[in-house]
Amino acid sequence: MTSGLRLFDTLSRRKTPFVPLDPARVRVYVCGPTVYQRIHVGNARPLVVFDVLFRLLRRRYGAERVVYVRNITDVDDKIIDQARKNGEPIEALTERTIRDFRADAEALGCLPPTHEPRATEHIGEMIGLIETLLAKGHAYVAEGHVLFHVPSMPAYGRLSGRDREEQIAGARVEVAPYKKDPADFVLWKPAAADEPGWPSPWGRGRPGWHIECSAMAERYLGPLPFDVHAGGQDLIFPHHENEIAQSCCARDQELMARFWLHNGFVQMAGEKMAKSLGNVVRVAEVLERYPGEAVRLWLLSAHYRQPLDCSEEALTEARDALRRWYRVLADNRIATDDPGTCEGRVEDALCDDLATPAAIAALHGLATRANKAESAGEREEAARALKGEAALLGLLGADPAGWLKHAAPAGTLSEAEVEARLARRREARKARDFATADAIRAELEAAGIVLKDRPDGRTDWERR
RNA sequence: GGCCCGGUGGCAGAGUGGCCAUGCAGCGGACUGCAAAUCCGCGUACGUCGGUUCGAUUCCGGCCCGGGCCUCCA
Repeated sequence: MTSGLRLFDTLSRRKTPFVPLDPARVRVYVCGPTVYQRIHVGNARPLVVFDVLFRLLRRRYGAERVVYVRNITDVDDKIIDQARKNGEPIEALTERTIRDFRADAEALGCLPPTHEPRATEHIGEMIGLIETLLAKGHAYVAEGHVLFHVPSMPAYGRLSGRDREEQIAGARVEVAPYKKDPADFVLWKPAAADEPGWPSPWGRGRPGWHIECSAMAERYLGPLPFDVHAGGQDLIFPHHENEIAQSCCARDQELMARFWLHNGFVQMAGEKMAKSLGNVVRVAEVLERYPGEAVRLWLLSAHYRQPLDCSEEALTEARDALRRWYRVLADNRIATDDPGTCEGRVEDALCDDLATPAAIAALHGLATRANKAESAGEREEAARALKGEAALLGLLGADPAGWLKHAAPAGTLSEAEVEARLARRREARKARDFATADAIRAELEAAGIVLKDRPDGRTDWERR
């Protein structure tokens, strides 16, 4: 019933059927955060999108057969700078940021990855990889640095689709004098006395950013190549290009990963969200105003390779769509722990390069089917399918009634206060005193409570 | 300057060589004491100019516009 999975590979620039190298061990690596500040909604996109990929692969190959690695970069210049600025120890900054990151990821409904390695715990593997590159003539030592020599790899530039001349012509950063070639990049750099550092054959120092991922990916997913390597589009160059250079040259492999997946940017009013533009919005800020599940749905509302605009309208629409779906579950008394049923609609959609908009359309179709069904049996069947299908997207896992009557914001009516007013209104309606009944309804509406009179005389309510 | 993506109805956002996305908003109707929710119906959408074709929003080319990357960046 379900079709084969096809994914767009950045390297070949084509949608290609996905066949795992080893179906018993499907291997995925996603570049995780550099932990110097809380993540913004742009950072959240790969988190959620590739969580859906993780769920899809688990569904297709078995939960225990998918290895999903998402690293944590906890040594980096930006971390050193931020800790200095805050006047706090580096470890305090990184530990706190990691805690915040995990809280954000959980709020967005992301499953924990199989492995979440920290760069500082894999310095040994990085040094080993650098030694191999030196021994094979792909790297050299200069003034305490170890540099990867880009001309030693003829295939360099394939992923990003640029040749050497372009790179040189486009270079906008001053070239360090010790570089043999302007494109050469750092594998290891010396550390000042007040900076974090580790002993190495080249003196006390710390790793370059790119070598971290090469080392951790191989440590958990080796031998090369593994199945999928993913991240944001801005990582294509130089980060992923350099990872490929390091890993492939060290292991004499043509490929580091069979599939390279890259998500598009989150935009603010049509522009990239970036600190330099001053338009970043942290996930934590959005979570103060919208349920995490609504943020997740919004992040999946456009195809992952397209740009996605962040706006109140878009987030509100996502929240309202969830309301519609949760109403269907609540109306049909679908229990929170009911796994629901699976018709394969969402899976079919996702198999076409993670077509989440089509998957969401399928969920709307199931909601409509439930709402318009003639018999209670048909209604419940569609509602249970909605629940089961949504699970593959990591949605609709909450208690429906609780979601619709979510925690009362400060200063508004408690659930008991709402029920008390509903009891008075019921008496008024029974006495056909509609003026009183409507006054109570207006009072509740002003407090954000919307009523729904049912044919059987009872009244449902939701909090807006 | 080089390279890469896009331009779809009021908005968001899929997709397809000829027929349907989907959601929100809007309009009309059903239901309701009135609402809300829900359902039914409605709206001559594919940047522009050429080409290929029986037929193009969909393929090809030019142009215009927008966004991104070119060693901080999800």
